[in-house]
Amino acid sequence: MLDKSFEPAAVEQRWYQRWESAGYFRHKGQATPAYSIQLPPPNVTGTLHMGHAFQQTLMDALIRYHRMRGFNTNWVVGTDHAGIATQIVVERQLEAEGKSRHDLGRDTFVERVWRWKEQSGSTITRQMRRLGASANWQDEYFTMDEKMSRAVIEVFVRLYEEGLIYRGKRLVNWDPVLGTAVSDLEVDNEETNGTMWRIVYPFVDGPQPSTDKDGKPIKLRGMTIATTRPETMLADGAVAVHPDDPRYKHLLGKQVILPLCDRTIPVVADTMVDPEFGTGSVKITGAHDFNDYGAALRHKLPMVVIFTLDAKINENGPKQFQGMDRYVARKAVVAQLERENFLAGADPHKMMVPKSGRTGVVVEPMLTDQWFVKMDAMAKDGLAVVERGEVRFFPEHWTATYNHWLKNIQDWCISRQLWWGHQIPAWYDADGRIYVARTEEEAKKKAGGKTLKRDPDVLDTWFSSQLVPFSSLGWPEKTKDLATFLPSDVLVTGNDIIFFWVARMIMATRHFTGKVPFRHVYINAIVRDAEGEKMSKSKGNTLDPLDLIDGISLAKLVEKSTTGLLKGEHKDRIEKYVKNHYPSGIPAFGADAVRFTFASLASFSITLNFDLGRCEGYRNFCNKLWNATRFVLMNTEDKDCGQNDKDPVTLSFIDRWMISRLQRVEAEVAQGFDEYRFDNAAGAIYRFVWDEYCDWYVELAKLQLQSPDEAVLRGTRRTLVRTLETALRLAHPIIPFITEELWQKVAPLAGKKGDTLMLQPYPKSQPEKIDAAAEREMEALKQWTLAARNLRSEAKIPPGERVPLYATALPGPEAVAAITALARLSAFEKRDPLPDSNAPVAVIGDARLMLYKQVDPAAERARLKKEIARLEGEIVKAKAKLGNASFVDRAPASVVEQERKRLADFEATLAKLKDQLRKLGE
RNA sequence: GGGCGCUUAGCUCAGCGGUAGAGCGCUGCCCUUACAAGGCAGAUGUCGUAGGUUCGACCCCUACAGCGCCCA
Repeated sequence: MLDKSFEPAAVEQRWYQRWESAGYFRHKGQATPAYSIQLPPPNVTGTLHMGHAFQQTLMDALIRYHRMRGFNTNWVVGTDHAGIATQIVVERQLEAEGKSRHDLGRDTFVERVWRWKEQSGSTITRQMRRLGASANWQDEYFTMDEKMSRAVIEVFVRLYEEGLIYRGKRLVNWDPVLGTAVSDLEVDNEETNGTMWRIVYPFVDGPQPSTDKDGKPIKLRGMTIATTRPETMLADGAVAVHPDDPRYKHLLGKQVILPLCDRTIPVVADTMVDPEFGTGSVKITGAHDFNDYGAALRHKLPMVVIFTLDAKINENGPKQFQGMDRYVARKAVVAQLERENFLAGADPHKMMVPKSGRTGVVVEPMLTDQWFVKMDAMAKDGLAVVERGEVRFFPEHWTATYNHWLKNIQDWCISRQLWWGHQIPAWYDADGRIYVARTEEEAKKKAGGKTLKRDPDVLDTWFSSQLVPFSSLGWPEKTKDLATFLPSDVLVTGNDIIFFWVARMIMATRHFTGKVPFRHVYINAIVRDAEGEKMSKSKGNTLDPLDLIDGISLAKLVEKSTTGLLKGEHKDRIEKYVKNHYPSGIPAFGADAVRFTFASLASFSITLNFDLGRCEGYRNFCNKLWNATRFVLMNTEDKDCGQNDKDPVTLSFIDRWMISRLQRVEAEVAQGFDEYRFDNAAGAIYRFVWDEYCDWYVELAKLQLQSPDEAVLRGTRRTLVRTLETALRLAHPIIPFITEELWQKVAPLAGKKGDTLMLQPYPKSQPEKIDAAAEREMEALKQWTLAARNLRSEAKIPPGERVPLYATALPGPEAVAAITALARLSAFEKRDPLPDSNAPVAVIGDARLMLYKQVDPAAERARLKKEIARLEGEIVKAKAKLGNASFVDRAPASVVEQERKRLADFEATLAKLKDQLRKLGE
């Protein structure tokens, strides 16, 4: 006997362990057809958040669905070393001990990061298991594993040998706090209120004739440039104007004095200058601005560097500024310019400031030696495979985002000045010559035995992540896994890493294997809170998936939400928010309910607002399923469920309707999965189980179970059990725990055996079992029942009271019995004409039915009038349509016919109701 | 500035060129032995605004407004 309600905790723990230890998650070698999914490897030291939980629910549902359909499934999982993020965490730990990584030295520091990884590395994979992820843990990788690292080295060396990786001094985005280059993708531009300063650079030859905007002649003391970063003037190489600007055309080639500095710079012409903007003349600071860098190259200007790597003025700046931080220097420069009368003005100015995605510090363009990957050729191929449909995006519109980035791609700066990551396999001799090799020995051999020093830099984490589709399967070896599981079938990931990861995987996998990494890319929605706000710790609106599964008290939730905050002042506000939103904490919904919620909300929209109310609703759904099973077991265990073929079995139209509906829901669910419309798949299951099986079939089965006919009993029990057993299989990919638990009890009654539901065949729609006649009969039964119940309710008859129903015509005898029970009638008889009474009357088709109970005639008249008014409204609309000649001429015949039928039905019903109203004396 | 997306019931969201839907919430009645995490019945919408296409538009087109994301 099942418990009275569904308690998820015990069920979940028991089953996950059994599944994993029995090896059900493993793939079946090289068997075909294969189905595989690559998990976007989460940060090894991270914890599971709602986005992970959402993605992983969808991946697991797909994997389980295909596994049950007989595919050789392989959900490839691993974790990412997350270079910068992880290094920062450990550096913070050191900071708390009053140390820096430099105190430890590289080797000791890296050892320490490994220790941290060992310690916290299993958190996230443990949490994944709680969700029910049926992943291939056997072959779990870590991106810094021996195997994975080997692929990274191999790829670097090959790309270098192909000339696709080069080293060069380039302007890169520099994070002065971390002391490393970052890629342009790791920079966020933020609108900021700044100042636009105008500075005069006097002509060496004294004031020059020119014209103002209106063309009036004036004398110019010098070139007035506009800048938001005055401190960089110390590194200026030129002043540029548009070549056709009449104000300055004749001044091209003149020298101007660079204020505060002991040098002069030329006025040059460049079409990048917008004559309309500001003063129409700009300073060119090649070493400290991306736009100027190009101009400086074009005009062969010297690249003066005035910043140290931690963004202080270096020895190239005037003495009085040296050693100053860039913002201190800014103030000092402006002050001195003003004192010396070079400042022409300052205006407030909105501008975009580039900030490091990691530290939030303003990124400094810095001229440094870095490694780059040439992207143009690979990008072309990346575009081509999507164009040819070898890789498809779901929803399709993400293709545009992907294409746009690849069409405007820049070479990729892959070196990072960090210690945690894959060290670049390049060595230098004393003369600075580069030797790229797989090992130090190989490099030495190439260098003819010279003493070499290895490049200290590591690779961008995405450089290794992009290889995962093939490196995780054993590349560069020609493994069986590689042959079986590449390409994988679908990548499920967020839109925020289409550039970082998706595009790069496509390019890298194509380049090294000639294959695409995956056929489909499903871009999942971004999970937000129920109000559509981004989840953030500082708002207090984050949800921990584990808290939804296990539940959490208010006190604990408050504590959890307010510890580890970056800013203490948020604490009170967050506490208020939490208490407001979760006055009694969060109840334990269980993993199945959380998964069902995610699936139900997974339409093709761009955001997913996670609504606890819905989560609760789906928890209730699980409980409903549990209790329906409880009912079925109570009525079928130790009884003849008609599984042997010898004894006769009678199926009523109700049983046949149920079997018919089952075929339809199976088809709907399959379509949902095929189209990645998890919401549709989940919705179909929900409606079938609750609205059809529980609300109608089980209620009607109760009646059939009272039959004296053994064949009817067998038929009913068989339908109850078989339908439920199938529904459990159908729902298993989305709610694996509860279905497994219940299936174990139900399956034997349906004549099925198996150690696990996981490996049972997935239900497949059998259209030949669709029974249109039974569906029609059932439709009528529902209509009669609903009409009778509605009359009861309108007449305010309490549920306990049984009342007779009379009708001018009756449905079949089975339906009469059913309706009598479902509408709680004391009798259901034919009376034509109906008794002369004030009792409430409804109309179904040609029949009129009367709930034989005296009611207040006024109330009944009001009820009839309301219904009559509704019908008259419909009739007006239908008549207008049919009276329109072009509708009748041009609309499809079936539509016109349908409209005629509606009209006729309305009119017939209306006539009967009016008739009844007259009997009640208007 | 360029691109993409969204706007449907109080809330969270489906939807389709031909009768506007679900879950939660709400109202009324009911502890009817599977389930009160439940049952039965019910109310609720100028489908963002304005035009256009069409016999017919929530749906297609155009413009506008508001919101969100991405890129520069």
